[in-house]
Amino acid sequence: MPPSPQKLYQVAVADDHTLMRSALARLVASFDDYSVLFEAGNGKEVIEKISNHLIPDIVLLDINMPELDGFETTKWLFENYPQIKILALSMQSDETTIIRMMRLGAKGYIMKNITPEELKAALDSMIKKDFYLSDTIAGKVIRGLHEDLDQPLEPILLQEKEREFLRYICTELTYKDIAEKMFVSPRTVDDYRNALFEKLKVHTRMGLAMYSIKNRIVEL
Amino acid sequence: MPPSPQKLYQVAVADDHTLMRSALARLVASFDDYSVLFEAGNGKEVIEKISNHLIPDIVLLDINMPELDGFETTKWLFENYPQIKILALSMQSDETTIIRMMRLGAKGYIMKNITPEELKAALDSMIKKDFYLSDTIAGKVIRGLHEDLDQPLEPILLQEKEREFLRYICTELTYKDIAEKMFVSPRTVDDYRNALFEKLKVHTRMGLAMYSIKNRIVEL
DNA sequence: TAATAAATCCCCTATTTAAGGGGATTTATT
DNA sequence: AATAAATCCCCTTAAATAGGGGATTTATTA
Repeated sequence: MPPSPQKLYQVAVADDHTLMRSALARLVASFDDYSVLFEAGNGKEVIEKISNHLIPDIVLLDINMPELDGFETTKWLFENYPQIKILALSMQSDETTIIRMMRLGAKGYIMKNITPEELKAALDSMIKKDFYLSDTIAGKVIRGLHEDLDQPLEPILLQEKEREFLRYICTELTYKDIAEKMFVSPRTVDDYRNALFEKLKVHTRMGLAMYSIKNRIVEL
Repeated sequence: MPPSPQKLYQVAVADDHTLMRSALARLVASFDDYSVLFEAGNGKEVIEKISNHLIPDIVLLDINMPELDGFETTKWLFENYPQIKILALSMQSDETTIIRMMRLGAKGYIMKNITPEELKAALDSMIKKDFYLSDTIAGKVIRGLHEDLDQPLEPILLQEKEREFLRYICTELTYKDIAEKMFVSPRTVDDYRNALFEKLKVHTRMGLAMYSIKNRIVEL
């Protein structure tokens, strides 16, 4: 289905929950001036579609997705199609996440607890002013800019083995149990853990678990 | 705004994320035969509205909500308005959660990764057959019925102090740190923990953390 | 009101798990 | 041949888990 000619701007909607994604797409399509060019369930799909010459004006991008999350997708998009405006969509509102997305190239950041009217306003602002920041988000950006300058911009890439380990972390298994499950010695599991402590800037198992959940490495 | 007279069935939509809720409500309203009677951001609001004589045919109820979650809301609804059909909506699909909701009085259970068409089918089934179960959910119900007979039906009620403790659990603080934060002795914190181990049927800090996150006692 | 139950708080000891140090060996990679 | 990376083992200390005990307050009810 080709986009309606009377609609001025084309939006891509990316979210891994089908119902949320569909409902969101319909909402956007109900706005004057906006049509939905395509939907995607993860970052990989976004990149595929865009590489296939489906070029939206705005990508409404959920941060927490499997396969390829919002961070890595934003990075790719900004490097390859800097003219596409990225509006990040998230349930989280911690400074680090916001700053990281903005530094990677997102031009706007909205929470999932906004109203449809605010979403419309955000889209309009993205088109007219090329960015959108609500007051609450703007405040966090200002505060976050201080601490975040030393943080690495690169998304943290995890090996499949590390992901597997993190999935076991989020259980009641002991490290010894995990070693058995992964067919390695307990000491190797210690190494996995220590490597991740360093990589993720945490120093307890709880820290690993919280990171895994926030970044959807484990599914709840 | 009074419900359109041509719409046959009235639906209440309860979800704590405003955008999801609004989008979902519009989706439901776009279906023939269905109108949205009201929206609610938590269980308390649902109960208030219904107590105020806004009686829907179906309540589309997210399980993970603050204030009053899906379990307690379902319990109240079924005890006070058994004629209202409850369609549970969740991101989780573990057997325990499904069974618990069904036993409390929910007549249907859908995942957030279904399509709008499936949602429509679920609503139709709720009206016509008085229940809805997808094949995958039905399978889990069958399997879950075995183990779950001994589980208590009552929702686990937590004290505010226990909730506070669980919020600290989901951090990198040690128990000693938590004791300081809560102005009690480390030994008392041990008691909190042990009481919760028993209450929640877990036996590690990770277990407590996972419970807290799944049941949204801590916000991510 | 006194008796009882329930919840809350605190102390002690022992075992297991987690965390973090050093270092050796194998396996790829360059 | 040199380097890096992954795996494995030894060690110590700290934290978490799992018992035992008892004192005090709060609510219930006989």
